[in-house]
Amino acid sequence: MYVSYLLEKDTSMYPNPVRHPSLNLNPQNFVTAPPQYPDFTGYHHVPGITNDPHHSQAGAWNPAYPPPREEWTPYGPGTGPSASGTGQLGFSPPEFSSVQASGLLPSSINSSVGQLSPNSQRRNPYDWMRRSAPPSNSGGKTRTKDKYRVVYTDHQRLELEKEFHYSRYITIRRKAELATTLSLSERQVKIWFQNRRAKERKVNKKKMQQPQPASTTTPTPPGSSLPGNVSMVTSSSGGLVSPPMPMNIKEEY
DNA sequence: TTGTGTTTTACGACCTCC
DNA sequence: GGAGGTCGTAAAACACAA
Repeated sequence: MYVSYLLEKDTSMYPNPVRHPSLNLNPQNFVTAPPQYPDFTGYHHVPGITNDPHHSQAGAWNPAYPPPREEWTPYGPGTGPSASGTGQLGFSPPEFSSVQASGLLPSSINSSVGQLSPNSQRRNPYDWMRRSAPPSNSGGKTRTKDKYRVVYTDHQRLELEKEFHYSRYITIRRKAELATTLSLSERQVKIWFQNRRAKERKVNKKKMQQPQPASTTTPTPPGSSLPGNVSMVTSSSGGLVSPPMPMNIKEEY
């Protein structure tokens, strides 16, 4: 989950310990019953990826990974992307409550809806978390079908965001795994990542156009050159620039 | 309630790489 | 030629103001 981006816009993502009753009641929202990541302290993945070298360090932030992006800072110092722990909110009210109780969520998230930050007055960026799930899962309906597009479920977006947070470019293997886990087609996963990168470019472009406070730059971590992190460009410098060419990540590692 | 602006899926065109 | 990248765009979904 691109938690930071979401969180930086609002702090009331999960205003209530119990989510909207209409949410996630659809069986599709419980696709393969994702683990609740009990040991979550950093980025987590959906199951079935442990054979992926760079996915093997559950719980701890692998130093080989790029350091937490600046957008992660809302989650508190030193925890890195642990904020994405919010990403592994339970998908049922009890689980969600337990997550909150465990302190994985920043207090701001636990705050009530009424405590919106000034810049979030217009829209709660986590509204999507409360959106009603589509009647049936994305069966890949397109504009040529009866419905123009589907709205992904909380779970689907959560996992996609988490994966995106890990790497801007998804591998073939991960794409297949995610597609299976989230009951999406690989095409949908691919397009989601494309759109997500476009969104990030757009956001960063916007950031660059705005006057920036001094000394917010963060050097690109060495980890960004890892094989698994090809083109892992951070936006920490406010200049997430898309690679001149799409990285060649067709191969799996 | 309606109009408007933003975000989210999805696609096509075009490009590069293997 | 196929796969996957960016870019631009369409249109649904959504939030908010008037």
